[in-house]
Amino acid sequence: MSQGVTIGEASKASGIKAPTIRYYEQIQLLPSPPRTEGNRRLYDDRDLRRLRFIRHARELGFEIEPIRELLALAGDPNGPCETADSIAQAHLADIDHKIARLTALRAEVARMANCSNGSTADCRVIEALGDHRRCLSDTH
Amino acid sequence: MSQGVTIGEASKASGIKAPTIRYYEQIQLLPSPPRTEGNRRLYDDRDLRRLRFIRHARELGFEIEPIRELLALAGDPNGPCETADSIAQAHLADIDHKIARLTALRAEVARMANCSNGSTADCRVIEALGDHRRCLSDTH
DNA sequence: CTTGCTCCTCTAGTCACTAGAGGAAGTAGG
DNA sequence: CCTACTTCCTCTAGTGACTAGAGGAGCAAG
Repeated sequence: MSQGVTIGEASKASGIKAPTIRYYEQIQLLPSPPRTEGNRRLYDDRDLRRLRFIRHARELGFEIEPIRELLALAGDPNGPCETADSIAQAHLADIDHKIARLTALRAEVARMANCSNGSTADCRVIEALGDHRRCLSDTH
Repeated sequence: MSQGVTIGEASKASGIKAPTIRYYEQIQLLPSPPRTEGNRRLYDDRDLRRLRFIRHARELGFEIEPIRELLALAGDPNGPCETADSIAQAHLADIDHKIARLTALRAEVARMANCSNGSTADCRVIEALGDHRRCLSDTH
């Protein structure tokens, strides 16, 4: 069907902005596509699938390097599945760690906020930030 | 007591690395301290308190600009407290938003991970990333 | 005096883009 | 065919909050 679409159409189809697509090409996350006579990039279905894969992985919070590995794995249908799985597991552990940390922070910030004193002289926010000993938990 | 400590000691006392302290001076988050004859920075107690305030706020996830405002407020004991409180409230809302997003991501990544098929040809990780329609939730 | 540590300045690199300049190519209407 | 408008091209530089490294000077102990 399609011999290729422009970067604008690829952008719409993938939800990735054109400058970002060029950036992905620059860092070789995406192969350099062929060009038209007028030097415009032409993307085919395979490229579009790759872009959607990247976007989805980015939305899930994967960083570029893990995505690069996942793309390599996805391109090799006979390769082992454990590697992809361990990348996902590592990411999951990372997310859990972030959630735990944010939850602890939330408790502390919530505790110190909601201060309705008149002046900063006895404002709990200022006070709490100035004195680490008042922390519920040590974040280190 | 102390007429001033070196950057190394200030670093130990505050838990902020020396290059970061210099960086804070550069972006004017911290005033430029006086120097010794040999051109070394000398920090006094007030500076150390400021550094601890900054570190604590950074640990709680506050960005530099909010911290700058909080520092200005903390330096004015007769000023209103509502501003400090609203900065903290805004931060709290931000944390809540991040937690919610991460929790949604966690569910999706957890669902697609734990794949024990033999090859990537039918690996759930690869498959799930390639096909956005399999998402539980749309992250947009 | 020499060794080794801390400190100084300055530049550049990190990540994943984003913004902007300055120009060429393609498209639609008259 | 000419003009206007949009999309595209390349290239550079900026973001946040540092971090790393080069190359050199000061300082304390043995």
